[in-house]
Amino acid sequence: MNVTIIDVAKKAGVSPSTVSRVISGSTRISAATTKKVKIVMEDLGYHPNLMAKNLVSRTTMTIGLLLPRNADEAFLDIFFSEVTRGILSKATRAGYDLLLKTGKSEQEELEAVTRLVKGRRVDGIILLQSRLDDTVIRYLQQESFPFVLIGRDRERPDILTVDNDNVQAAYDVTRHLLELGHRRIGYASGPLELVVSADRHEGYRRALEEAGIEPQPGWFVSTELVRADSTSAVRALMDRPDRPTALVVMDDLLAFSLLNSLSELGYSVPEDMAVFGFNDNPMSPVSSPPISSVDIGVYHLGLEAAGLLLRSVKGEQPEQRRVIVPHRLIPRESSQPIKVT
Amino acid sequence: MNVTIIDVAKKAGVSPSTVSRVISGSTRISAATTKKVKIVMEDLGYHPNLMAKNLVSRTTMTIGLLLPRNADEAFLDIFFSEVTRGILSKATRAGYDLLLKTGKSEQEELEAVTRLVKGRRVDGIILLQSRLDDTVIRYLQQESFPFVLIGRDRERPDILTVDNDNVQAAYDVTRHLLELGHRRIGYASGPLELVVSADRHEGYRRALEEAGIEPQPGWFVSTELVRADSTSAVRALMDRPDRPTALVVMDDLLAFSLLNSLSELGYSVPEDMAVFGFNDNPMSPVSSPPISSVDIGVYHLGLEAAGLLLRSVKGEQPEQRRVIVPHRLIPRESSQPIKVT
DNA sequence: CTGAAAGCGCTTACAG
DNA sequence: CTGAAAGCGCTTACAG
Repeated sequence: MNVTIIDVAKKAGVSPSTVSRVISGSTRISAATTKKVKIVMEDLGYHPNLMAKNLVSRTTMTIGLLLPRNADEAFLDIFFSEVTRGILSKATRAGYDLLLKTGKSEQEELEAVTRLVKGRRVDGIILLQSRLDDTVIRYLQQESFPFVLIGRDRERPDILTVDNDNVQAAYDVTRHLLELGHRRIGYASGPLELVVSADRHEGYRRALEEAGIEPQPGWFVSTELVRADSTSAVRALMDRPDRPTALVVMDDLLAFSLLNSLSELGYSVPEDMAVFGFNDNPMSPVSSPPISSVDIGVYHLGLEAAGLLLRSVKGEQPEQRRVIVPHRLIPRESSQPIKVT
Repeated sequence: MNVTIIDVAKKAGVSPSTVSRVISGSTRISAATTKKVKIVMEDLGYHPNLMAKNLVSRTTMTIGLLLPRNADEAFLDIFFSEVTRGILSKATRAGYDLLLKTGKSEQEELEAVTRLVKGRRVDGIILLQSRLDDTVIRYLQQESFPFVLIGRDRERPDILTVDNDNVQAAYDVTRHLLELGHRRIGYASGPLELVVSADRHEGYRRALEEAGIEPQPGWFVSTELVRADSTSAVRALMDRPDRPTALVVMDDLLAFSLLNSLSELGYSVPEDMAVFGFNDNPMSPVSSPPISSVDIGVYHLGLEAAGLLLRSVKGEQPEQRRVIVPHRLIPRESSQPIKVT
């Protein structure tokens, strides 16, 4: 059997309550007693049973991270590793553990979260995406369970979130391409149900319109089409008489697909098509050509999210409910001034 | 207050024991009672408190993964993401959760593991490295706590491990370079205290000696030197009259450093130096030149480790205590036949 | 097939 | 400053 608080109490000649108080560092315990108990704990190699502790104190010193993917797909995208790294870093420093959960559908996610909440397995939860009318978020809100969303929820501006200013970032990228002389600028989108896709599209649209350019529907490429058949999608785009000379691409991984297809069809980047991606994948600087991208500070998104959550868990009122992590444009060879043709 | 097993029992007109049995799917419960209780659970939105359950059943349905890094450095190397992906995939399918722990020194690791074990926070632990006379492993063994090591422990062949045949893999790589006509083949090592470094060096040495070549100490580059000043290390290597024409490099990340320094010093790969790495980093195929590497199946290492651990946790005797994950050489442009000079 | 009772290992008012 | 007692929400022999 493992050594319990009772064993320590007996050997130290005090009550279990006293031992408990020594462990929790409670005041109002004499220095002599504290010392005596600590020696006995050391002697016996005592470590508290955290399950028992959690049960009665209703706190776990653990935060849960919900990965909105199938278990074998989580961490395929470096976004997940980087955000986990940020969360882990902050949580560890604060003495919290990290529990990983996955869910490949809204239903699965809701189930996972319900088990975490009702099972009292964690003190708070970090979410990595929000859908329109997200049932997971609704559930957490209704249970008043501490959580932070990395991203933005359009319908509930009051929840705790950490996000980039994605509208501004896409605006900046589009402006950058405009300044390079491009006029026909296309947009390659991520999944349409995600707010981040809508936000970046919005920034793109705004920059073009400010420049007096009407974004053409034919300049829009969806990730679904690319995933199904990247080459066909690219061919359809390039066969247009008004084909774009530059593309704003929502994710570098998507940009890699597009580059492959462009090259397959005999086009070269940046000569025939300038490309500017997002999320600054580690492969972007070493790809040929190196891909221009936006560093969105994924590690910092995780760090800030964990910080915000921990404050919320401790019942502190955070000074701001929406944290914005700054972005940074990194132009590389894939986005060059337009050729004079 | 949350709804407990007692609330369910009252409303269903049975005892808490019976509700407990229904939850655990115990036999010897009448179909009628089972149905009645299940309806009430649904009605009340009952979910068991896992802390209470864990406390009495002494099982957590959670496995711990110990990342031998500082929290903010874990997941910087894709090896960690990939192995986590494998573990998560297997664990999730088996209904287990994953708890992440970090430790930047042996002392920290031991502390983290002690807390997990004594605190009864997890049912088993996965380790990602072993040192000589590893105190963490010794502790787990002495506590008879279920654990699996990804890697190999020279002193304790009896523990559960999942590993590549690293001696063979390095042997294969060296043979490959020999067949390309190289005779003076160097070796760039990882941290010397790791078994994997020693194993790969052993395979390299063996292949050379079989070919009647004496590996020169001057052909050996250590990761510590490279990390301190990659360019000096490479210059020292290249200034030798008997400088190597090919390098076996223990990790693609190390290979990237070496490539940079070689290029800085005006040498080109593979013309002046063939390079063959390990671990098949996602950047290796897209780097210029694409780097030859060994795919060691990191995802499968994680998958197998979790599988082995889960069997051990359930008290099953695994048919084999050492699982070997196969490796695969992927020659790319960085390793070409030797130039006839 | 089902229930009463004891117990898992802690914490926390309450009382002194 | 310290202790006795109750309780956190479950499970599991034991008995019938």
